[in-house]
Formats: sequence, structure tokens, C-alpha cells
Amino acid sequence: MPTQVTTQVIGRERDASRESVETARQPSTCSPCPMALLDVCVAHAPPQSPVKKSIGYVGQDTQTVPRRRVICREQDLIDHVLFMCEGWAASLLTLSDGNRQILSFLLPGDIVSSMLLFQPRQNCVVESITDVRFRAFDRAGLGQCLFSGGKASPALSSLWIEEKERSDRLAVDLGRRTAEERIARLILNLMGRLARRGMTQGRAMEFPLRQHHIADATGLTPVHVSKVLTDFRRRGLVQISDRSLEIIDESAFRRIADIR
Amino acid sequence: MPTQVTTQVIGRERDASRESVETARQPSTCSPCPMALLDVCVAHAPPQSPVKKSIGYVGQDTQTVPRRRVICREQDLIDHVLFMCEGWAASLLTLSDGNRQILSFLLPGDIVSSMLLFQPRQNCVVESITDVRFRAFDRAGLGQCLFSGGKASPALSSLWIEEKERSDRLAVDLGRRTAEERIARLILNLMGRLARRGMTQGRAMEFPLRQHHIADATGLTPVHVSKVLTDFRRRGLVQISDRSLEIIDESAFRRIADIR
DNA sequence: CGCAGTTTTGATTTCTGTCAACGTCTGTGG
DNA sequence: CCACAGACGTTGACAGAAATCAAAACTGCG
Repeated sequence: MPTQVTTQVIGRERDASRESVETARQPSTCSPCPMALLDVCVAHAPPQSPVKKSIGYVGQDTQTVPRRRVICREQDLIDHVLFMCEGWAASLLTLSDGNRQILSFLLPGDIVSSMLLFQPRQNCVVESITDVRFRAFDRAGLGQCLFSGGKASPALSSLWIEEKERSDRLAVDLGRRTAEERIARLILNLMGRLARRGMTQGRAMEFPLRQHHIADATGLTPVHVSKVLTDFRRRGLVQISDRSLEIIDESAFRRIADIR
Repeated sequence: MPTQVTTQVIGRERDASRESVETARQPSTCSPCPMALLDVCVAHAPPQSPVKKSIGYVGQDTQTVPRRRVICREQDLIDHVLFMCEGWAASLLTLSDGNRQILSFLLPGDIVSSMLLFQPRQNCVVESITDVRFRAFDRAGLGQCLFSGGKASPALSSLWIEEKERSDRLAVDLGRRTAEERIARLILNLMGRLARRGMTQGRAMEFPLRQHHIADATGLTPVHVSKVLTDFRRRGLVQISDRSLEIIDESAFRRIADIR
């Protein structure tokens, strides 16, 4: 039986109007989770495992956040490292004029903010897109696994390398590509990440993003995103309906995304 | 006496036409270097120091590259971790149409590519802007210092955090800011980084960048950079001459850079 | 049903890129 | 020392991409 999980895990400063975290009731199926691969997650370790001692696993079960909520903010102090179990979220920065830039979409298995491995403060807002389920680990315990033995653990290396490659790609896309390229690349990128998790059906995938999410991620306006997507559909490249997206003409679509 | 340093340190694949690395003759003054702060650099350790055993320091002295050369490329395999001692460099990605995006400018004390801490391959090209002097460390030895004790070393944490903050800021700037803002922010950013190294004179600094470097860093064209800079000068905000830059009206300039 | 959020569409404006010409500066070789 | 070639920076005319503005249709939800 899941017990009541304290909401203090998520952030110390909070306004009373926002009750974002609730006790979860879902089963614990997080196959894409890197913690499972690390053999580190208590949910996957036998009860007497030594892992259970070294990793402070917080709460009896996962926690959930409904869609479209702030999961954590810049100022929040968070003592735990959060991993996505289910759903989509976005980490983003906001400018003072209200413009937003999404830095990455978070999918099941992703670490919510790698900065939390090192300190209790991260530098951006994380918002749920769909209902989200995640798990919190104790930072110190996780450190025991990641920073021992005089060399980087494979999990830490690949996390660093993937995050760096992703942020470098983002910079090039935002700095040097057209609207069509940016949108096509975003879609292909998400499709690839979901495919690696076994979350696609052929060339189709669940696609909970609103056009304003695409706009925030690509540095465009929602109006222009609409025009480009309409054009993609008109040209028979993709089909979007009912929160799912299918790539119809993959080679043409890749050509748009990769050319240059 | 510096001995002949093998050029193999820099990259295994090289064309004969490019002889980029030469034996250095400069003195070893690298005060802003994080390795010095780490108390890890052999150049700063007494001869009998245990540090000398754990860090494999490569070569008797630093290595130099003349300005405007490729220091390393995507395909290069590099067994060492390189740190800037002197000069300016840029790490960048190139699109197939020749467009380039500079991901960061490397200043004295910066690590050339943090990916090399984890693997022998980095994901971007590094080019010198001025004459550059740098030092190479053995990856495994460095790992002994960074990944021991069950928690991240302070040097590793701050490296991760700073790189992430920088890349996030870059994405927001490229995605959401105007040409004026991007250029002003780049200048202020560089000024701040140099100030922290004690490399500014009041509001003036050495400024070896060509306008095409600014264009590559901001996602603009050199022509447009010229127009914006000319306008900045006309409005009495900055003065650029003879490879140095001075901010004249700092508050107005900050307003341009930060507003929004 | 009504309302708020989303998407579409068209007209217009703004920003930045492209093209081209020209002047300056720098380094090189005779 | 001079001539020259390239790289660099400036300027103006023009083109193109995306933003802005505005209105309307559509969606889902309480």
C-alpha cells in the first residue's frame, strides 16, 4: 500500500494555490529508466539488496503530477534527483517579456534535471505536459554509485555526453536553421527517442504537444508553427490527429530535416 | 628546456598539409587555470607531490597553436584532456552548407572539450582565434581526482553546472532574442568572463574576434553584425578599435542586453 | 450552453539575409 | 620599398522569412 508521500520532496517554496503532487497509484513499470539499467532503483532491487542501503529511495511509490503543472521552479530547493517514469514534461526558461524557450522535452527514463545530481538548485522550470509520474532518489546515495572508483561510471559518462550533444544540436538548430527544418527535426528527434523506448507504432507515435510547445521549443511563434504544420500535411509528409502523429513520407521528411 | 613534444597528442588523423602544433617556449603562467585551483597541475605541484603520480601530465611544457588553425576535429581521437593556458579559441559545429555555429569561446583556464574527460572523441571542431597555448592531461589520471570518494568533486560539479547554464543561456539567446540583444549579451558575457580572470582594464578588454566570429556565435550574418556594431558605436555605447573593445555607456548597454 | 484554450487563415510589418560594390588593412613576395 | 592578393569591414538596395495583428472556426470541458 502506498503511504502518504510528503509534498516537501518537490520544492520547499510553494504557494498554497498550487497543489501539484499527489500520491501515486500506478504500477511501477519503468523499463526505459536508466536507474533500472544501473540496477540501482530500489523498485527493481530485491529487498535485501545492498543497493537498497546505498541509494536512499524516497517514498514507497512514485509520485504523480497532473498535466500542465509546474513540477519545479528555479528557486525551488530540491534534495532529491528526479527521474521520469511516465508521461511528457518540458524544461524551459522564461524571459521577462513572457517569451519561453523549451530546452528539452522529458520522456520516460529521462533525468528531470541533471543539475540536481550536484546541487539542490536547478536553473530552469520543469512543467508537465501530460500527467507525469516520476521517482525521487537521494542525491548522496546516487553519488555513491556515480562518483566512485576513480573513473566516471558509464551512466554518468553517457548522461554527460548525451546532454552535451543535445544542447549543442539545439544551439545549431536555433541559430542556423529555418522554421521548416527546426520543426521537422524536432519531430524526428522525438520519434527517435520514443522509438528507442519502444514507444512508437511503426512511424506513428503519441504526440501530446500543443503547437505552442513546438513554438517554444523551436524559437518560433505558434502562428508560424501552424502554417508550417499545415503545409507539411498538405504536402503529405505527416499526419497529425487526435494527439498522435504519423510520418507518411519519411524520406522526404528526413530530407527537409537534414539537408544543409 | 622543453623537449620535442609529439604532435600525436592532438589528433591521430591529420593531413600532412596542416602542421598545427609546435613546441612551446612561453613561461608557465596560467593563474586562471582550474587545474591550478584543483592543485592538480604538475606545473604547480612540487616535484615530490603525490599529485604528480596520479595525474599523468603530458609533455614538459605547454603546446602552442598559431592563430586561425584547427586544434582538433570531430573525427580526431584524443587521449588527453586539454586546458587553455593562453589565447582565445572557439568550439563550433559546421552544417553541410558551410554555415557554422560557435558553441563557445574558450578563454584561458577553460577546458577545451569536457567530453574528453569521458571519451577520446568530442563532438565539435575547435579552432584557435589568436595564438593559443594549452596543456594536455592524462584522462585516467584526471579521473582519479574527479571521480573518487562517492561524490562529485567540486571541480566536476562546477564544470557541469557552468556548462549547462551556458548552453541553456545560448539556446534562449538564439531562440528568443533579437540581433542587438544577442550581440550585446555576447560582449557582456565575454567581458564578465575576462573580468573574473583579471584580464580586463576597467570596461575595456582585448577583443581579438572578427565580425564573422560574432556572426557565427550569434546565428547572424557578418553583414548584419557590422550594421549592429556600427549602430552601437554611433549611439556611443561601445568603442572598438585596434583589437580592443571598451564599453562606454555601460548601463544603456546592459539595458539593451538584458531587457525582456 | 458557454467559455477558455487551440488552430487556422489572411493582411501587413519588421527583421534579417542576400547581393553587390567599394574601401581599408595586412601580410607576402618580388 | 612597392605591388598585390586576400581578408575584413562598411554601405545601400532589395528579397525573403517569420512576426504581428486580427478575425474566425474549432475543441474540449465544466
